[in-house]
Amino acid sequence: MGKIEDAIQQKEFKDPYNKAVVNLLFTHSYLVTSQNSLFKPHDLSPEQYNVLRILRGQNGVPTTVSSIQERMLNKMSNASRLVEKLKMKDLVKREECPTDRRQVDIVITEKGLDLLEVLEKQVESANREMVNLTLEEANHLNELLDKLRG
Amino acid sequence: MGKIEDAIQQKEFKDPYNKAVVNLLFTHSYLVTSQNSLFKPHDLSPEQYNVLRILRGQNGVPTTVSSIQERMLNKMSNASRLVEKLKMKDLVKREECPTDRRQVDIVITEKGLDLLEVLEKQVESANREMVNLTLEEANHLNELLDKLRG
DNA sequence: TACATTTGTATGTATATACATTAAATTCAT
DNA sequence: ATGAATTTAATGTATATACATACAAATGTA
Repeated sequence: MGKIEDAIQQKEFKDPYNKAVVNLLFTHSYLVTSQNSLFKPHDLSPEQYNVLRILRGQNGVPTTVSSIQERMLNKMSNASRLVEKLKMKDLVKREECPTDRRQVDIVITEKGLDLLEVLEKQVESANREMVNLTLEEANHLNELLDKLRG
Repeated sequence: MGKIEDAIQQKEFKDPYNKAVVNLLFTHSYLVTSQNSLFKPHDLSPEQYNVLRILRGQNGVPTTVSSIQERMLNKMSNASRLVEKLKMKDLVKREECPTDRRQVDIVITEKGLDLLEVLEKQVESANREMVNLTLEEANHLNELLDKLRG
């Protein structure tokens, strides 16, 4: 595969900026497709996995839906519905917040933590395999992406 | 904003590879959210825009659904349904292929070309604004992304 | 030619994104 | 203290992704 021009059969781009946007969209698809096959056997979507990781990061401290939303990779996703899906699988608990009855306290369950532990190892090693870069290059990529977003 | 650690409130990552994957997913969301607001007034999705661009690249030569699919940024998207949506808006024509009746010849219409012309200018300048990098950095980012995918 | 296999497209279903709207609880202002 | 404004979460709807399956047309083979 290699170059984006070959991958999507587009000869040229307006400028490196426009090429970078297309390249990012394409690379995203490459990564997500890979990740999906990993999550599939566990009946979890990448987005649900991400919510579980956010909750575990709380170390038992309950979190609200809006707080999850803020920390999600996709700011437009619907944390409320994702939490509902996770609850149906007993991976999270959802309780009314005692101090503010609008809010909902969400905590990851033991079952959720167990699943995360198994999955995380697989995800981490799959990510390393997917990213065909040296450590230095990966670091540089992170710098460029951080700068890109301003 | 800046660093991915601050953006999603995650203190550390397993390694630069895993950080890069998360960074890419997050940056993708940043770009797509921006693009969506551009396409919205024209009642077009980024994916539909992409299909129109692929068709225009054919310079009038009819294209099949599977050929579009191969060249899309997201290989898992459903070109058949996207074409149907575009056809309902008279942006593409769809005709039975004379040499192989399984295939469908798809061509962009005048209306589609006109819309593309207007939109493309906006997209190109929006992309340049979104990507807060120097030309050199953008080139380097493209190299890293190409290499990342192996 | 007859039949199995492959190919191209469409469709079915579940999940997620995008964005608007609703409804309840809380906060703010008068 | 009362009503307006804001906040939090849930819901509604359209579009897209992900993947399985169906079906017709074409191809390969006995």
